[in-house]
Amino acid sequence: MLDQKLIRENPTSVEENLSLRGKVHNISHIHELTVKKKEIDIQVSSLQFESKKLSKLIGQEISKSPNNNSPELYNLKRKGNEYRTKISDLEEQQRTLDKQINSEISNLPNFLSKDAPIGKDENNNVQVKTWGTPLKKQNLKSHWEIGENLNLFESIKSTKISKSRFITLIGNGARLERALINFMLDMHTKNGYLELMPPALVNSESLTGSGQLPKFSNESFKCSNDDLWLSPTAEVPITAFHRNEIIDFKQLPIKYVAYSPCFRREAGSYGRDTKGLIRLHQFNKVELYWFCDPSKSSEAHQKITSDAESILKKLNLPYRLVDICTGDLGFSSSRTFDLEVWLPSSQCYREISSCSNCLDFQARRSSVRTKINKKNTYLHTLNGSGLAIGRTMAAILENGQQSDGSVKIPDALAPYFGSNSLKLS
RNA sequence: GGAGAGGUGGCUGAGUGGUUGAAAGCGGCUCCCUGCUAAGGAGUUACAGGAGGUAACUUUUGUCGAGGGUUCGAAUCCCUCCCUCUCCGCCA
Repeated sequence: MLDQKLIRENPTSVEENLSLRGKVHNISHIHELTVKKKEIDIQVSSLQFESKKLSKLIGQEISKSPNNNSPELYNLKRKGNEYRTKISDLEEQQRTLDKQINSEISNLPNFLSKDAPIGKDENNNVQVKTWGTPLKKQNLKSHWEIGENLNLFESIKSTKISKSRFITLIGNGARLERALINFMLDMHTKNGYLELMPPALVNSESLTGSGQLPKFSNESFKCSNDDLWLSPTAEVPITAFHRNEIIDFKQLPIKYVAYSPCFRREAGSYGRDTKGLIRLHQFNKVELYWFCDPSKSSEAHQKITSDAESILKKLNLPYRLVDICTGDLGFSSSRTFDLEVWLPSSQCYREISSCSNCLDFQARRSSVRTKINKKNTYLHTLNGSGLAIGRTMAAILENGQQSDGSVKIPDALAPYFGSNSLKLS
């Protein structure tokens, strides 16, 4: 959520910033509404002041002479009645304006960082660095072929259970998934993150707080009988965990790591990544999340990204770091670094983590603040995958494949998996 | 799902129409006394928003679960919703 005051006082700068996302955002209408609301706020305030004075006066008169029926008293009451009519009329206008302003502002995306590369779409994203040597050989198998050969997961049967884009992990596949979750959680908790295991169902307010609603209701699954949705990412419940709180400044930064299943409708992605573990309606993810001092979010962004990177390094998976351009940035983010892992079968890098600095966008929507110099100030929030489990498994299968059909398990993961090699069992 | 009880400041807990943002206690803060410890005394202490000021601060509005309503005036009366707790049922 953008700052209403800023829209009221400096609408052009807001428009300029948002237009870098590649779409024209005309905010003149919201601007008008905020100005109008401000005027009414001031009127209401002063009318309430007068009316309150009058009520006190009437109270005093009545307590002096309890059976007072004088015309003076009657007139005072009539005057009070006039105040009330005026005030409730203005309050009605306030409510209407509030609703309009809120619904329009909550559809506006976050400000862009001035450091984000300017560009139209994903083709303008900037590769910052690469790590490791991408595996480039002939006759490499895809992870779904490996999965089928080693009997690690099953897609076809899963459509019976649910529908397409769901998967059932089997035997060593399930074991590997579990090992990855534990490995990542252990790494991050040792590194100063507090582990959370939040609810998988979240209410509308939570989704609004982190920016998925109202605009992207199509992208999450909704429970029809309740005001509950299947959480698309742990970012949602973690943001909501501190909704309407004022956090002690000394506690900052608060760093959480959470494993959660994630549910996404993937509307509009028909035909893309239909095989394997890349794009599913349900997947597991270990998420990193910071609540931090607003003056330090830029450093925090570097840190959360390198914390996510550390997992890829430990697993010895080649990857690159990409600075997402303005036209490709997510709704809530002001700047995002994607980590993309090398997938040998398709000879390309695929997103495995997205690390975003949301500034005070989510904190304002969720009202998460801290006191700085006695003033309540919205915190900054950052989130990053550390990492997406299914895609990590895909990367391990493809990068670790051996000529005999087995898969080498990265050394760091072997103790969790219970073996350094994955064979048909 | 059935029955009942309840939501008041950091906490406990009074308060059924009037100058009440709210008694009392606990806790917190400041000072005094006591050579340690324990105890005692005085004072102070809700939150959020707006306006003005570099600032200390001043001023104003709102807030007793949320939202409406009645009234000159609502924590208190009416309506709607949400949540919590207890018992029973069901369940991991």
